Amino acid sequence: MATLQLLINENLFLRDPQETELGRKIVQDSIAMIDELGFEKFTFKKLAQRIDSTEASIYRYFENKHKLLVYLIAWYWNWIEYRIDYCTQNIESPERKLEIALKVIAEKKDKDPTFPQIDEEALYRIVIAESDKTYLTKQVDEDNKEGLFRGFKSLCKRVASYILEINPDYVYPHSLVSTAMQAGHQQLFYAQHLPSLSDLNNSEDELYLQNEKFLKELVFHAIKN
Amino acid sequence: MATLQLLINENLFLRDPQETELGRKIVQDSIAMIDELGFEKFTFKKLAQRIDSTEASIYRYFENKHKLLVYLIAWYWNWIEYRIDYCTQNIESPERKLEIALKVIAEKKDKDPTFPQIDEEALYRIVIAESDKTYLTKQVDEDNKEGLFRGFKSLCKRVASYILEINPDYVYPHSLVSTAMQAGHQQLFYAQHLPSLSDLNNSEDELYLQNEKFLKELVFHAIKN
DNA sequence: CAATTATGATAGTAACACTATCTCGAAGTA
DNA sequence: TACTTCGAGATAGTGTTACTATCATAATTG
Repeated sequence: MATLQLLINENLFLRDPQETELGRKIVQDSIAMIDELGFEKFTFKKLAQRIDSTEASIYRYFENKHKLLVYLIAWYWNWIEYRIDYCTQNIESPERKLEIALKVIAEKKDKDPTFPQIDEEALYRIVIAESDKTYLTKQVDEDNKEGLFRGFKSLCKRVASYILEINPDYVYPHSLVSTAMQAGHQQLFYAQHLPSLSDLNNSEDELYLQNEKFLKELVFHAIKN
Repeated sequence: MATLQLLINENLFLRDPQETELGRKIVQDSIAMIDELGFEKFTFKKLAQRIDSTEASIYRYFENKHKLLVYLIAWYWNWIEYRIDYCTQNIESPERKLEIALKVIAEKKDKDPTFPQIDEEALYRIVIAESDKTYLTKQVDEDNKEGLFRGFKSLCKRVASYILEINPDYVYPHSLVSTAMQAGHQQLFYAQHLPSLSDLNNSEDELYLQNEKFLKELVFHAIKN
């Protein structure tokens, strides 16, 4: 199994955290800490204490904690796009490709040995609970100009292109895909915390399959003409 | 035109802001300020300066700024449910009721003279940009136990009941409704800030109609058997 | 060996999110 | 009329957050 590195937009960091020991520790332990504390209560000071370093050192890698969050979420979307790439290799049928994409998006996330330094399970929980905060800010337009959301946008574009292959007349391919991708996370959050907003029952094994089925039905019914 | 007051869950405030001059000013001006600054940069200190009062006085109404945000969002959902109530009066057909509900959710929001003290246009922008932050926190379970999200949940339940009237076999009525309601906001945000994630074109008049059409198609296709 | 660079150590600042206490004036009550 | 209560303003203080700046030192590179 080859060990790979995802290429992340350079505007997201000051010094590339994948290139040094300290950088990798920052990423690893910030995933664990944001997962535990939630993004609001997570601070660079606490992270520095945990990894036996200093605030100043962390600031040499990331401008602030917002950028660090955006970095983690960008990593996640790049990873998902890589997985969809990988799983749709040699497949022609756009229906099949769309199905696979939705499966990859919705399935239970386990550790991917291709990226040994990242805890994908914890990262997935962060994506579910925190990813909307990356763009729901007043600086969204500047952040977008810097290309910070490229990963999500590129994935959306790709899946939308499958839809247009299936039904070139469907008018809302991008809206449908962005809706489905967000719904996938939302429903998992609701199932756990606000169960009356969801019909997924919170039984660990069934949960992800149900979610996948919900998304597939939603998308395929929507584009049927 | 009667002037009404929506009844908001008492756990959301320490002193009822609808009952005093200062309380109403807090609500009114916080809507304007959160709209202008965004929730992160909004503080009680700035609000106090704006309304010529003090931080301490504001803290007598709201425990903290998070509760104030939840209060505003709760007000919004109560208002929407009231509007759906109002607009579905004497209508029997569940298809029609569902259509009306989706219309009310997606339509352009103008000042409602029934509630002269609230700027619904600004509040709608806040809902679009900030409402997810009310529950994407580590205290979501406690907040939920206190009933802080009752408005959204009750609305979701009601619209889901229309769906079950139309098609009792549809398995995901609550998931579908919560997805559609959030998608309605998301698409407007995307259309403005991340247009490649949406197919709604950002032309003021068309925007809301397109959004409504997207949601209607999504929902009605999903529940068709 | 010199120069660069990464990190650590330390200090400092403005803003934020509160909490506490005291005063004053208005309204309601005996 | 006197007495009490209560809403609001004024002021002060605390611990934390989100940085910024500077200096020392160890490791790496040329």
